[in-house]
Amino acid sequence: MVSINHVAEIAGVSNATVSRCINDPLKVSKRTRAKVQSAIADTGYTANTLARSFRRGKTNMIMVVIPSVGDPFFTLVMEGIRAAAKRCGYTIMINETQLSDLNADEIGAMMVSRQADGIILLASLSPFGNAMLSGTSNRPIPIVIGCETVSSDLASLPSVHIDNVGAAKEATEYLISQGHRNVSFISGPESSLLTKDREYGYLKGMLASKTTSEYVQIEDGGMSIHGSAKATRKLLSQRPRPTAIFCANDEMAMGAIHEIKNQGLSVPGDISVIGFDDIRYAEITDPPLTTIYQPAEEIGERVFYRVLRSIKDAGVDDDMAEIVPHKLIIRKSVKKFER
Amino acid sequence: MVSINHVAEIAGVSNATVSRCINDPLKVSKRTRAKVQSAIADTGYTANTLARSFRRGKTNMIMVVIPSVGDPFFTLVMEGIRAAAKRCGYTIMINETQLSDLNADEIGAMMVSRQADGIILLASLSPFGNAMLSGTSNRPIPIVIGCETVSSDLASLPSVHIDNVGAAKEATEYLISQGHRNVSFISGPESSLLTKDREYGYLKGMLASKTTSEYVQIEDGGMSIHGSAKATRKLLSQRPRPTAIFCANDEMAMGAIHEIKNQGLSVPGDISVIGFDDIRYAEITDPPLTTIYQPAEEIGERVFYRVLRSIKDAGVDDDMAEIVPHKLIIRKSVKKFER
DNA sequence: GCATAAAATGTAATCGTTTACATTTGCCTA
DNA sequence: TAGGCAAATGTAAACGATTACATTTTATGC
Repeated sequence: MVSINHVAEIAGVSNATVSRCINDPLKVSKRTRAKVQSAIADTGYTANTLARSFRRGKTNMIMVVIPSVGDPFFTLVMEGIRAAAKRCGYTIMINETQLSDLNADEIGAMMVSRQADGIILLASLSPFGNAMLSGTSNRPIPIVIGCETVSSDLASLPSVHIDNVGAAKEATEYLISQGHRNVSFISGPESSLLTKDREYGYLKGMLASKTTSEYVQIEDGGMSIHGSAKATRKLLSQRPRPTAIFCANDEMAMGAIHEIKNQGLSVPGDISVIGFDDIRYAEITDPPLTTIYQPAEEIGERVFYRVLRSIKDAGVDDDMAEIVPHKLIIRKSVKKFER
Repeated sequence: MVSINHVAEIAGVSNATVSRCINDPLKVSKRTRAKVQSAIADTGYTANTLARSFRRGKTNMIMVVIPSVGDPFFTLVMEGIRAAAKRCGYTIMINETQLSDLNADEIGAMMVSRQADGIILLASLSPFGNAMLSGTSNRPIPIVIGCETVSSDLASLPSVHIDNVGAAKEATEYLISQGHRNVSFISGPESSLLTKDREYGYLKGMLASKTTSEYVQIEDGGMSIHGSAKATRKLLSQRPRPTAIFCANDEMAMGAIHEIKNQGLSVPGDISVIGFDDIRYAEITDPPLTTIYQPAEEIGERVFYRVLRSIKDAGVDDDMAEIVPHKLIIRKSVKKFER
């Protein structure tokens, strides 16, 4: 492999000059610059990124921890991160993490080993992992949380997300405003704080009045289509049957709609469904899905710049949550309930 | 940051011994090993991956180039790659690439800069990019192509994929066997060779008999839901109208179904639809989608091991295509056509 | 043409590991 | 106990870039 010394030799200059030529061209005279450039062209030299990163102590990489690469919502957030990262000359590394402690360890290792200059967590962490990240002292590189909230009893990390509780409450209230009283909720796994927040919002909405508070029903849909279908089956077998189902994300709403139809019922004729996230499939489900929109790309962008700021200016003690607005998108999967 | 020398000093040994303790513990006596290990524990030392990779000349990272992080099919392939990579102690880096030449350059830079030990391309490359990769001489790290084929006029790279032409022909023949004559095809962008192969398979199927060959109709759906909806609108306005639409991937099939229903027609009552890939949404579309199944995770796994083999044994001149089996999955989106 | 400052270039140390080679230690046997 | 061999450890040189500092060259003004 051709190194900088090689180039230097051919150009008849020192390696320092070649280095300057690459990183700060104005510091070298026009004449030598030309020589060096032609030597680079001749040899086909490219800087060894490894050596450079090692020496500089930074990689210009950001690691993004994501619960599932296939999730259409997180994918959109990623898109925002990617775009911003590209503008700033950063590369992103994706680390898919199924929320286990083992992986929290991995993240810790990554942090310490400095393979990335910063970390974006789109995943929730188990309490253990969370604890690990909480101390500032052993947190050598900046971490920002996107979409998720962090449990408040632990030292908080900077984050960017919508008001999940408020949004879920809003969705629930919308169903109630449409005359629904029997509203069920399909949640995600225990480990996902994000889902818990939405569940809490649902509860807040339901418990506000006596009429609705008696029908609080929650099933775990495991954040997957199949899990949600199963949860829906269970809900539909209850008496009194729900007239509306609120799902903690759109993909589960898709599973719910599928199952409801499977049972020979109609959406929204018999059962109304509302989702969360507004993924790209939401507008082509049948019926099109009423859901909560999150500015996914904007979240991604903001979260990236947040990390970047911490990288550039390590001193900034910035652990505030940044709340971005959400919006209820009304499509066709919810119908006024009249008895 | 605590370095290996630090640890060495505390343990009262040389840094070489510490290094051996980490990388080849059997080479060091039990007694010193204990000393070193406690020193590591005390200091909280973790090896600087950057320095290590630099010195070793390898990163234990594989870069995966993917056309779109959000694509449910490629996501599954990724899953296979990830699982295999994890087993072998490799980390994967995802690089989303929109098939532009600019990005081909980036890939080249990555190759040369050795940030990754190998590259998996799940994307097609423009002819330019392809040319760049074709010479063995300037290909310092192994590259394997997954899912895609490579244009045959250029030096071929090793690859793992299904028989796209054959599978598409099979899908077309299935439609014809169900009595359809007016079968249209919604393809992807010009740049995607994969799509072109499927288009070719469609043509092969259609041109086989005079009855069908007169109704060859292709629209570009841009591999997106919206693009496909638009293409479908155009196809439906043609006379004679197609009785079946074959889409180059499932997501476009979802868009097609949505548009067909939008026009007040039914699937498969009025128009049959067939997809490609068998993504996880295929079984919950309404009606469930008949499609071609690809063993996505297996492709991912195989493609990874292929790269790994090339990394371990650079000499192996292995540029064969590895063909994995596909399967037509019959669900409910195709109906016998009777006139 | 000379003094001086500014610009350009070179020299060499450095980042943290790994590893070939040299040295020491420990052990066994004659 | 000396000799010899293997095992354990140490020494120091890499890897390829960057950069503080030293040195040389060039430009400027008189």
